[in-house]
Amino acid sequence: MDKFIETTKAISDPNRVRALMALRDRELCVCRIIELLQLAPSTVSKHLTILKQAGLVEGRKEGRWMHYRLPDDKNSKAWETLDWVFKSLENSPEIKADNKRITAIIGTDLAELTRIYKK
Amino acid sequence: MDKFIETTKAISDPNRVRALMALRDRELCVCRIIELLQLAPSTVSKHLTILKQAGLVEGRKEGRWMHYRLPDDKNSKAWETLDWVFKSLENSPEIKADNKRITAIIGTDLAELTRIYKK
DNA sequence: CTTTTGATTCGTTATTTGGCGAAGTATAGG
DNA sequence: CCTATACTTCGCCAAATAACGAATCAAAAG
Repeated sequence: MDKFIETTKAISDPNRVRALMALRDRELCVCRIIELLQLAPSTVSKHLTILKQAGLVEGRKEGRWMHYRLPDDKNSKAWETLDWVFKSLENSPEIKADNKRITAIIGTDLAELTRIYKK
Repeated sequence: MDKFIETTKAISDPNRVRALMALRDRELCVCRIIELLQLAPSTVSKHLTILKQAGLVEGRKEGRWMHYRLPDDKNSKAWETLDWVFKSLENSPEIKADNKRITAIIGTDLAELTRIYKK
């Protein structure tokens, strides 16, 4: 029950859900998620920690960059949650809008992205 | 998205989840849910209002008693949520313990139940 | 080894949430 | 009618949450 509540709390914040949806088709580094959500780095980092603690994302450090992605094991309990979330939001206008922006954000290289978010 | 978040918030409180699980196989009046959760009537009422607002339960007034049950339409979005919740918690010890107590609570008639919870 | 950079941790603040009891509403019973 | 009962609404308080900026940490670049 505790684990279940931890999971439902993790997916009961819109910004965390947007981050999860963004990770659906690709791994992303934190700086790109910051750019998508337009929140302070510390806030985004905390959100990702909560998602990770709930087992909904995994982190991978590569040099200075931290990359997050959905769990590898598609048969895990986490994926039952994720499948439900994805199904529930497949027609969400907000998520569709995010998907468009993500295309641009991925097109931007990391150095350029940094310049933008430091403004 | 807003509706989705409303739903996930509704199921991110253990007492609300316990109430939902209790309603899985039967309709219950508020007084029996109060007895199950051991919370103040006003608190339970508020929880049920939140679940109702999220579309996860329906209310039916019969004389002085208010009965809550899961939605009739099994093809509704709400039931996709409920199916996931039930599946996620099918092995929860807390819910199993609740189920045992519910049997006793249903066996108790309403007058007797009132006497108990007024203590 | 010092600086820069990407991310996290910490401390603070505003808002939300969950709890209760008191007061209010509606229905049944005397 | 008047009272008792079943629940809900309201007002309040304590705890949890989401946000930020400052300080810190770790890795790469100079």
